[in-house]
Amino acid sequence: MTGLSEYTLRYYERLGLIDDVQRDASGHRRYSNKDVEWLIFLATFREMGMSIQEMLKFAGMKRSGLHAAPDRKAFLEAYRAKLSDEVRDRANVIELIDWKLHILDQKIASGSPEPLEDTFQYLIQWRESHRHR
Amino acid sequence: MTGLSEYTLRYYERLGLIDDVQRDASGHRRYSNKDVEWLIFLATFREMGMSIQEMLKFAGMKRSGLHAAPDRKAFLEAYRAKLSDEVRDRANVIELIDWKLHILDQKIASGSPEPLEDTFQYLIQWRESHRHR
DNA sequence: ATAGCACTTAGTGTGCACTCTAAGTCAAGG
DNA sequence: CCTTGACTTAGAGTGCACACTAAGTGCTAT
Repeated sequence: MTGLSEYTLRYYERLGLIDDVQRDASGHRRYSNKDVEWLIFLATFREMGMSIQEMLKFAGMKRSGLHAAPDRKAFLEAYRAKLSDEVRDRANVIELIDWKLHILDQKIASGSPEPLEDTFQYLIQWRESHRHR
Repeated sequence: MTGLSEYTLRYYERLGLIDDVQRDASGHRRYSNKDVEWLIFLATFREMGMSIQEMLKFAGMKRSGLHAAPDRKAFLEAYRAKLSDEVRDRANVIELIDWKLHILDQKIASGSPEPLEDTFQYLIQWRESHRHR
């Protein structure tokens, strides 16, 4: 349901990313809907490149209950902003790839491996104009 | 200029990601504009999560010259598609975060840590509707 | 009763991408 | 001449996030 392997589930539990997993009569883990919900969050964040350190912070806030809700909001908002940045970065790189594809087409058309434009200048300016962090 | 550390520059050279770096009289590397251009590509791809294995493939095609141009185009187009997918995934997760922020606001307003909605069902459906790969 | 299988634990191994160290070379400045 | 400092090399170390192993337990079916 979460996409996480059995190893990863136990690993996350060891690290403290998930608490109080119930056990059945023979000691096997029985994940509740709440557990699955939380694990889907973890898996989703992880797929988006969040480090385990970061997830531990969030897990800590969750553990602190409602009084940490403003912290949780701030955390989610910061992460939302990070994802927005990543969307923008990817859009910029797509732009770069389209330019590179255009250059490649030119090379194929001319049959010459030499670039017909000042690609260095273009690239430096692309970097400059999309500079951040 | 590339944002890569000295260690990483030499590491990439060892791996064969960059060839024929010129040396000055005392044996120190002197990177050409072409080198910098290529390294900016590598750094950009790396920042976008491309593995070194993948980059090596692309480096191999570059080495093969113009006759591999169609391969290079295909590679770039596939990578462009991957970035588009990532943009879409991030947009979906932003949607999820906004929902989570909404839930948090509800909890803060009600003063109760218990969710007022069936969050499990929402989450499962979110997963289902944005399923891929 | 025994085989088979899914689980349990603690601990170890793996792959990736750096990141650094040790030992050495070279050129410039005082 | 000697120090300083930026480079050179091959190789070792680091941190992350799992992925797996070994040894054992418990349930089920034959």
